Amino acid sequence: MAARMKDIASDLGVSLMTVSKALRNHSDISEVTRKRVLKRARELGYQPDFVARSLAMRRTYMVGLVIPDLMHSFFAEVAKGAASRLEPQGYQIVISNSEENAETEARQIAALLARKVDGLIIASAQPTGRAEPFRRLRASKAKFVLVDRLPPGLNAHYVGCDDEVIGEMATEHLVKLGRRRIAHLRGPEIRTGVGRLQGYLRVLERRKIGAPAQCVVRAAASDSTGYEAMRQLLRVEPLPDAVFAYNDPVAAGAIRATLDAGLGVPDDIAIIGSGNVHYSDLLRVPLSTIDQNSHCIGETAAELLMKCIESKVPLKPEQVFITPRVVVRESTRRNRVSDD
Amino acid sequence: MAARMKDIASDLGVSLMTVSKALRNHSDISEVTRKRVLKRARELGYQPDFVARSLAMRRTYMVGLVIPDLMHSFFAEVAKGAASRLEPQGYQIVISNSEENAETEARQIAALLARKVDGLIIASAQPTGRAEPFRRLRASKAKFVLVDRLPPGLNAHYVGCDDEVIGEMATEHLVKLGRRRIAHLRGPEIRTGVGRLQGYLRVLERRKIGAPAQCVVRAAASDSTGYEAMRQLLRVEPLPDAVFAYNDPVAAGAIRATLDAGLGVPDDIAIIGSGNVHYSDLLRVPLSTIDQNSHCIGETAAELLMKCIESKVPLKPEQVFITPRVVVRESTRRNRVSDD
DNA sequence: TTGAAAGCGCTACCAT
DNA sequence: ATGGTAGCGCTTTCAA
Repeated sequence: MAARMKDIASDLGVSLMTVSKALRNHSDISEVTRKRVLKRARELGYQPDFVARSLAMRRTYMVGLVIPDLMHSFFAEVAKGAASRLEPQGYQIVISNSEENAETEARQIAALLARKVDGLIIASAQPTGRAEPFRRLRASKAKFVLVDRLPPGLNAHYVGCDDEVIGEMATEHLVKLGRRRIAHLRGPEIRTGVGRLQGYLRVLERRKIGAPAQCVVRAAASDSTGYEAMRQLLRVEPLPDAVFAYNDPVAAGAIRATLDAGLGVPDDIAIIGSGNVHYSDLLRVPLSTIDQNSHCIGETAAELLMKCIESKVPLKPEQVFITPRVVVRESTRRNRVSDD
Repeated sequence: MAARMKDIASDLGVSLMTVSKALRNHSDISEVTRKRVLKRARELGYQPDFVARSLAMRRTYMVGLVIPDLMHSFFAEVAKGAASRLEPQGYQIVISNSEENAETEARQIAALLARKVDGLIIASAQPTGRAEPFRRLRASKAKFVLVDRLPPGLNAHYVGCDDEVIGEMATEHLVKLGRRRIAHLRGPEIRTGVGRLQGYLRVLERRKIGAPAQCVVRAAASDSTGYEAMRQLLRVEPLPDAVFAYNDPVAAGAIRATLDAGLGVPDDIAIIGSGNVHYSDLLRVPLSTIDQNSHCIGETAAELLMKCIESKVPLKPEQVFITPRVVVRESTRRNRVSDD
């Protein structure tokens, strides 16, 4: 069927080894022989068999990527970023979707290891950020890099965004616009939600800006909860003049609620989200947001993982924080009619 | 390091073969022996080595998925649909991103075949839909299923949506709303663009509704071109009362242009898109659309591919057309003030 | 510069 | 019911 080294060897009357070395440009093969081998290989359409090579070399050049949801553009972009570094180096990416389920995640990781991937990049779906599965993983000598979510107390390779910095950046941006009654539509009780809230509070404190308790309203992570939360916020007196929303869907819901109430964005209320999901500039009012630099997270994780794979000794766990950046669009444009 | 069958065998004083058969529940192993083997395997944390197994069985249980863009939610959903069928059967998915580039695509396919994937699911990025690469692929006995795009004149396994049906469905929906001046923001000169246009024209003809030439305006595939195209359409007399847009981004742009002109959606102009990208209900006016059932496309392609892989003889190429469905949201709601 | 031998961890086939 | 032999296609090691 498909051509093998053995075929090339017998065609040319040389040994298998000569072919193997010639194909890999091993130095101790005469130029003449190498040329002959390469020529015959091309004629036969020879393609090396990675499975056999993997077995012999104990190296598959495959990297597993475990993410909670491919549909979420954040993870899709992490995947793209990782691929952009891995593929040029000859690695293939094997993607597993854990569906935000910790057990599925564990199964997927086991399956990938059984396939002998050289390493793993994992955006863990462990709900409360359980560290124990990853301690065991490290004990098993598997190479892996966590992205986005780092279970507290775990010393492992990690690349992600600092959520407090996200909260600070967004809030700071609103302050710089001249807004002083800044509200927050906060997210769920997980690391990202809490972190962003902390960042928000810290800036208000630093800037000596009051934050009445009713100015922090809980939303989940969807646009419908954003809509409801914003309606609640619109009943607060005095009305906030700016809102930092937990993420972009929440912000989108908030924009709709504001417009429905007959108010202007950003004239009456400026709104900023987080995540820079790719529809952000398709909304009726294009949405300012904090970009988590997910492509860069993927790239960095890939680099880090390759270092781990190539290294003979286990590397000391390294945590890399990628700096997010503000993306200014219409929803926080500085264009109030009367700017006090 | 990791436990092998050999280890279990020597621990138990049985042969390697006994272990191999016991682990695979081969019938001719005594219950007692099997229990002992299984027990020891568990103790040692034995995990079968897929690489070795693949080499011996000539079967990797990996399926390659080649798509033009992971970030596009259509393809991400196809991937999810395929995974939902493949993973329960023990297959792993290896994803390759061709970046809408035909050469990259060819390289990726070659790389996946070198890794001896059992089959491929391909959303081809061949620009003009060149069939030749796939004829060669078929000649090489590789099993593959094309999705979304089928090069004309190619007889291969295929799963996708009929674009003419999409055009018909969208237009028919607008007709049923009572609209009679129906415009079309058409897409590029590729299969999808042309097919949807054909479907649109066919319904107008069947329904004996006139379609002045200026009522078909060319947009590319983005929201900015949709915005521009719609502005052009708004200068047509008499004004259209409904628009079928090539895809959702174009429709989103069209909505913005319409609102900016001081007109109401759907009161003055009803607008429908296609693709059901997941932000469609986050727009200022939630967008009606044609859902291409991408999850189902992925599932069906996976099923078809597994049939090909399992079959000893090459199966006769089969083309499956998935029925799209109308998703009605605000942008085509039947709520005109005066309905004639 | 070339090649023979051994082995990677597993399975298929055929004896016993 | 159990096990020996012979691979799968490649690489590593060492000898010629």
